[in-house]
Amino acid sequence: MLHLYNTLNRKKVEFVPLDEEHVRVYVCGPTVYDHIHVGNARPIIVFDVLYRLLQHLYPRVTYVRNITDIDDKIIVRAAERGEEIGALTERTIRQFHHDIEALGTLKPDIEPRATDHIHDMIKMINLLLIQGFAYSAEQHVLFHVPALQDYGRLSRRDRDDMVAGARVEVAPYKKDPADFVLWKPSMDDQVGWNSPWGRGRPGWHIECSAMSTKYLGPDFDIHGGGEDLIFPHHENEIAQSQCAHPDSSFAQWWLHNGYLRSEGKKMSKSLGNFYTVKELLGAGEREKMWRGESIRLMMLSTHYRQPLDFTKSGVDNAKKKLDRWYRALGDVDFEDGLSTTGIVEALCDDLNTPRAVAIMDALCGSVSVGRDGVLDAKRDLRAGASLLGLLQYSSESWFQGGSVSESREGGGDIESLIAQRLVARGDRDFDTADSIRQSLLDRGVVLEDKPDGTTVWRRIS
RNA sequence: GGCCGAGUGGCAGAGUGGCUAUGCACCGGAUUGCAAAUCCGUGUACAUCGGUUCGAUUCCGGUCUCGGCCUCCA
Repeated sequence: MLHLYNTLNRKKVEFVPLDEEHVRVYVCGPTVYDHIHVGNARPIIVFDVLYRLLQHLYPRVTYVRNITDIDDKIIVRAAERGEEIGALTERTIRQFHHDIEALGTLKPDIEPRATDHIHDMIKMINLLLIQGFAYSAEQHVLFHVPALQDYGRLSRRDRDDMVAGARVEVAPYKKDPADFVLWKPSMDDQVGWNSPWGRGRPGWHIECSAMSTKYLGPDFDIHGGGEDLIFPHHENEIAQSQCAHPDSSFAQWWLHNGYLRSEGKKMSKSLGNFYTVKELLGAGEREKMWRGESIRLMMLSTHYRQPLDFTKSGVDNAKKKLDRWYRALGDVDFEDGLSTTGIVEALCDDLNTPRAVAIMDALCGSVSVGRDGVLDAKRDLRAGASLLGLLQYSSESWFQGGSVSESREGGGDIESLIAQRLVARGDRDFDTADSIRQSLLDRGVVLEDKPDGTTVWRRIS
């Protein structure tokens, strides 16, 4: 039985989908003006695990994750670079897909882009105008917050307090200081679309309301995103959507992942202490493979609602753990089975991935010890890993997969050096044997002599 | 100022009203020509002050510290 923490009532309660046959999920995706950093990667990874779990539990799941490809940050960045907006967003989206693939994420079922849904947004804004929840002023269309009694339910904010604490000067055309923009005008040299209110572009929040409603209906199960989106983004989404469709209640469950810190400090551009996923992944396929899964495991080692301090040493730690798991798994080839361990149970407890990881460790231990049922333990290990989106490679490629530098120097002679060393050891010529070991080590290759007389190798970098 | 979250052993990080995970690191041992890997063993920690209780790290309250949000900024 799946239990999830719902931000709406700040409680962990049993998840009951609107339709047992079809679970529907929407997650806020990236604004594509720059490479994603680890802070962006967390919700991607966390909700990917949720997606995998839901697929395991329910016959059909539709997962929608949008791409925001029109936004003032994008406009500014494109102008700075003297680049077309479309070129910037396409390039960024390609890199985004490359990054998250390395992080082992499944593709969402639908990945709608804001610019493809301007018409849907205009329709929704019209619905709000007709019903009196919005008004137009000075070429803007604004949502009128006082028109909705229980505004602030998600973020638990009192409207009067918000107005009192506002730091930003209120635009003169707003009827109420809390009102927010649905549509705003574009200058002649700015990107814009024709609308009943003149040429302009959508406000920030409307795209998610329009696209989630379009693909999942006015009522759906889960809406996820980073904790920072609770206010104002998600609060305003709720307001818009519920008012546009008064008979529906929009998302039933609101899930939010916690913040990231970086190397013990607040992530900030001025400190320059945030890592992009791209730089962490490194250059070659091998680095990408190692780093991708290591970053993923590092993130899943902390519960998704807890704050997470992202450190490189934490990634190294995760790498070591993956080495251990891959070693236990070996190269045995078998069908994925259903996990009979507590991993599903742990994940059903509000995605308790740290507990799932601990169970993986225990399984790994029982494989290493070589108790009865080793094959079962391996199967469970594999099954658990696939729920977590880990151990997606073969052990051989994990340990021996070629690196860019290796292929450059054409190092296909590792096996023959090992054979030479085996001969030397047979002659008890340990000086020669050790010098071969050392020369391989200098190339980043570690040899392990097995009890049965064979020698295996793996790369350490 | 308002609202929200966090504070666990050297580190990371779960969890629980009493039996106190897990991993890494450290130390000791086994194994090994060396090494690597693996195995065995060793660690009663839960910010602080009160309260409730037979008993609290776990519940309640105060305090301290840290972090976040407070309208176009993920």
